Amino acid sequence: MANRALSEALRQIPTRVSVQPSAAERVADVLREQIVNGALRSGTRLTEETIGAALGFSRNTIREAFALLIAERLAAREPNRGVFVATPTASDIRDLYATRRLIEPAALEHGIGFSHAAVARLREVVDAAHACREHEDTAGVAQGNQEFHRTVARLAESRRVDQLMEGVLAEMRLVFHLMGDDPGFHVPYLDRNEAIIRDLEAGDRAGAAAALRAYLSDAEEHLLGALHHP
Amino acid sequence: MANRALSEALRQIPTRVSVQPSAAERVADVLREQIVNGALRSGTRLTEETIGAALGFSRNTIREAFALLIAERLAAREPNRGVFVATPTASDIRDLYATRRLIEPAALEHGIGFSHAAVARLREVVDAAHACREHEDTAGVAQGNQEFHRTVARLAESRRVDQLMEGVLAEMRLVFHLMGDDPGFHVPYLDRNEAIIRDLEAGDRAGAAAALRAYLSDAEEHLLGALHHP
DNA sequence: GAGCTCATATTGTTCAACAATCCTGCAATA
DNA sequence: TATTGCAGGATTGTTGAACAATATGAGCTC
Repeated sequence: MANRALSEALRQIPTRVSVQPSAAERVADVLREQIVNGALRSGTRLTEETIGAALGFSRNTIREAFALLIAERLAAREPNRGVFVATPTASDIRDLYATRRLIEPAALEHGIGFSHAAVARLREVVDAAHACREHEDTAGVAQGNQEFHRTVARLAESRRVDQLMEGVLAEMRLVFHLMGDDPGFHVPYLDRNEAIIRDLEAGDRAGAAAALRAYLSDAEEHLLGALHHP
Repeated sequence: MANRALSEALRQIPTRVSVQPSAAERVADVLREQIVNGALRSGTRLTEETIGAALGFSRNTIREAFALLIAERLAAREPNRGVFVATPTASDIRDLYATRRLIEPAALEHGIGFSHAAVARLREVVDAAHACREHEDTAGVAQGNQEFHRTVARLAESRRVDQLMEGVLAEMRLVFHLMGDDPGFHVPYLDRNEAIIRDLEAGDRAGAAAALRAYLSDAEEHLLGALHHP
């Protein structure tokens, strides 16, 4: 009986973690990176044969990898027609921002990971993005903005929320590619991040959360406007 | 050029929705239901051969279905050993509650779907659960509690948050099965739901959100205590 | 009881096959 | 010229066989 309890307790320790990704996971990793960095654009058709030949895996493995990307909304399967890199719609953009407006301000105001160190980390992230702006490095600014939001969400100290947020940020990359990677969607928001970090440094979590809600609504409106009037 | 814009606009309309689930999705649906309703218990090994023979699909299709369940955390793959129905650990329970504490109060306090009608719907859900308690229908109470929390999260009007919440609620089912489906984890929480709906009916969204945070922390502590001292 | 060997079960992945579906190009017709 | 119909080709969705690799369990010896 004692052996039973011990055996059961040990059973719950993830001693056999999947540290070695499966072939399908590896394929999905490669494709995800190509999608997120813009090499594979929205609407691009991913054929099992072509991808399988290029990456050196069988069709079954490719199908499994596709299923993973589809679950992450980075690709979409049209039955009998194929799998395509996802093309975010206005509805997607609205939902992405509804999601962000729920999560980010809540993490900022109530996240249990909030501390002076966390605020200092956010300050670093904002300062690094400022430096990229000085160097006219738009991609760096964009990356810094995403890191700011990722860091905010991580204040919740929830792996499940972190995973959702990674998916949201990946999809946001698709949205920005769709907008032609226009600096106008990244550079001006630095000042909004700066205002939020100032509130935090002044100890005003509620104010920061409210400012972030307003920021996200403005950003959404900006993107939707550009989608309708390109 | 006008044809091009029209073609592109039509392309964004999901005319080819995957209304017909694939074989793998169908298999995953069947297994998910069995896992959530407790027929397939935590730790149960799911062998490709056995499941494939039972449901009448090939091993490749079964593997795809497993991948979907694994992504939902309802199953876990141990390389070279097989796939098992997930067994939530204390760490999982903590993360589930961290996730819920972030999402549910935020949806309650800031969700754009909040309205008199929404409050009335929550009242219905609570009343239905009360009726189940009168009939000593523990499963009905448990289901009513979950419906309460699902309805709360839906106030965010975010498909991505809804999906996360469905996953969380499914995992919570696993947790409750692990606890022997003890009524003590369901029935007493009805009164907590009642208190929250009272705050909402009185127009006190912030108070309801704070009460929900406290409720979730208490529930977490209750479950963790039972896990360590069964 | 501990350690070793061998057989078996199962997994991870590939490949071939076939039915079904969709798309494209070409010919015929109005 | 524009439209329609059809055939062929490309691709998908799924199955089943095959093989290498890995883990587990049983049996045997010390």
